[in-house]
Amino acid sequence: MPELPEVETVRRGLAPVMEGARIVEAVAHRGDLRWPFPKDFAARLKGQTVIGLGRRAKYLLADLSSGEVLLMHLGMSGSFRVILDGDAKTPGVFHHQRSEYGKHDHVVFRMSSGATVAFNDPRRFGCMKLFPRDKMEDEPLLRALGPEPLGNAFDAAMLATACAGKKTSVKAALLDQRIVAGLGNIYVCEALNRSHISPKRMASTLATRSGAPHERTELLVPAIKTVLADAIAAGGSSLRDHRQTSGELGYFQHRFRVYDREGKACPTKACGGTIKRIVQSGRSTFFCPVCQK
DNA sequence: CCGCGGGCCTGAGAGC
DNA sequence: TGCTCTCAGGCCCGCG
Repeated sequence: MPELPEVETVRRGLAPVMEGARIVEAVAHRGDLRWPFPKDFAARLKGQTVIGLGRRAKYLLADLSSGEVLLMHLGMSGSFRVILDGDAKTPGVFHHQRSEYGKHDHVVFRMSSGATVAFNDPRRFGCMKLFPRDKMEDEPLLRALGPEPLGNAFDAAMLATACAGKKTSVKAALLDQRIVAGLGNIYVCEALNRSHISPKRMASTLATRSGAPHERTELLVPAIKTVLADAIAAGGSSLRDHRQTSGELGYFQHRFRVYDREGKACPTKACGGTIKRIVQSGRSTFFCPVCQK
């Protein structure tokens, strides 16, 4: 499911019931997600207070009182849901919350706040990992990540520098988490349409010969920031798996301009183009060949 | 060093 | 109804 806006939506849903609360019990219903859990995984979580719940790129990071960090990634199909005391038995409304342990509820936390937090991930491309907070800089999953796209460090000059000399496509460059961390297939397609840049364009053309950002890069960066911020405000995009932790759907999918809209009219004013689907490095790209150059 | 394709999994939907 | 095929929001690894 999840790109940065979906992960941030999840973080905002979990923070009120996890931050400042103690993990009364942690249960792993199977021995692995993307990798096997260490044998003492649940024991290292039990009794810890969650000092804070942050996000880096598409990773959730829970700061624990033990001095460890619990890293969580949603993979393609992961979701969290929060079951408040009493909700589990409420019929109707949140039908997917009716049973406390559904299929693919692989990890469950019981919090001292009274909430139960369940991680569900049918495809198991997600992961959880514990590492010491003072070794954060050495954590291989985080070490090579580029800047946060919503942060000040991500600007046109930085992106131009990172892409200068890159022979790959703009699409592939923006998906590369080492260049900018948090974008995925949907929001790259959407940001490129909004800034009228072809996904097939060489990444190197985001910089001018002198290395300064090209004019199009000055449009691309704010397009990325805006689409991400708007998607967060909408609770993310729900295609198949993503839900807010309350069980509500996100609704940014209704504002897609190109993603999964092959054959439909490009929404750019006075464009008149038709959205096309191509495959780039094995993944669908949606774009308008008329207004994206 | 870099870019690409395959693989990891399950489930939904289309087509027959 | 049910089978088979394709595709899916991510990321790691090995290959050339």
